[in-house]
Amino acid sequence: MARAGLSSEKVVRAGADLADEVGFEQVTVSALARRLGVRVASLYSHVGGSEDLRTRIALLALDELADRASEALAGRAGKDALVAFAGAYRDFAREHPGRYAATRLRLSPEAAASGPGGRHADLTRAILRGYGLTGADQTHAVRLIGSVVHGFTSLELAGSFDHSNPPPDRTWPRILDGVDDMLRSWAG
Amino acid sequence: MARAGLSSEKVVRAGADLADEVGFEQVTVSALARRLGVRVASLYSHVGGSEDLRTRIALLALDELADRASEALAGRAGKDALVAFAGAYRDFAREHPGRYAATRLRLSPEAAASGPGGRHADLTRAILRGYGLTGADQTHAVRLIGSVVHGFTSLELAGSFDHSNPPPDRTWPRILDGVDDMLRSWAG
DNA sequence: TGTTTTGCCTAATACCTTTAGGTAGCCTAG
DNA sequence: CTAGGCTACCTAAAGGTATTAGGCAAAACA
Repeated sequence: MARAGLSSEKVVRAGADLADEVGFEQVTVSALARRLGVRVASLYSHVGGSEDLRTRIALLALDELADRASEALAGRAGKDALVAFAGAYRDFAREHPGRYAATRLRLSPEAAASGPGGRHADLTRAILRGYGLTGADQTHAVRLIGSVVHGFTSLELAGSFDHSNPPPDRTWPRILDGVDDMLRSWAG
Repeated sequence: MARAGLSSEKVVRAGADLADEVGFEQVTVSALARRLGVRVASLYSHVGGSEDLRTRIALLALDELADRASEALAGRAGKDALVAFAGAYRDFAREHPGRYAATRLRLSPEAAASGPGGRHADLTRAILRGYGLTGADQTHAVRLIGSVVHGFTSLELAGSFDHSNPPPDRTWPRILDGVDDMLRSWAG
């Protein structure tokens, strides 16, 4: 009986890859076992079940996305930072649609607190340093950026922009220009 | 053997109600049959199966949402229209979270073409009449509005704004003010 | 009233999830 | 270098969901 040498991390990573290939919804313990060449029951040593598997994929994806955003932000400020941050999100979603979908999973409070929860908020907040926003204005601005970036990315991924011209690549910078203007005159 | 007197429409509507109560993901042929007091197999006379059921719920939700948006837009123009339109989306999502989630389902090209596909785009476009935008500018603007409204709504529904102050109701008008400004100086 | 339609049923098959309990590779201690 | 334990993987079994096939009786209609 040759061992496959699995571990929790390998299983979750394989699950994330599977999600990117067939969609997060389609990630199932059975499909993952098939892909890994083991029996279904074997995976239950590594993950707690279907729900746990999805949660762990979501946490992995959230972490990877935060890494990218963090890297994009390094050494930038103001509009530069905004464009790089938004681009990191969009690129991640296009390269890893399954992982991106996973980040939208509604996590249980404990799971959310367990790590990436605050990290994303902190990163978004970091963009705003160049705009001089504080207090409630800062919170509003964080929500604006999150809404625009997630909204656009999510609609693009869903194919909502597929059957109209010009291509979304043309719209994206226009929207970011607008958000930059908004942030510069945001203080309320 | 008393008949329940079901029909395609009743089944789909019950499915949409179920989605609002337990979440769109949890809508299953079995659960719906239980709720309707019939055997699972009986539903297969009314809908083509799990996939077809979800698609029909999505189309119903899309239609209801378009009705609301259309009503909100009637007799308004410019910022008034924008605020009413965005409010209709957000209110619909909060009153009918399951239906709103259903509208995010990736429809097959035929299903999308079958009706509500263009209706939403047309409605969003109608907002812009007050802003005097045409051609590519109009398309960009439609995408901006869609991104912001869907992004904010979706994050709010996912609970992303739950653990920070001020409440989202305070952020919403700020964002719409900003979008209004953006649209007024949009021509590019 | 007799016929057709059809709404709902039982039965059967197949797949996914999860738990219980067994077997054999691998690691480490003596 | 071998005896023990750990654990990665297995088989077996039970329960839920999806789907199809075929039957019966209530409803609709002539």
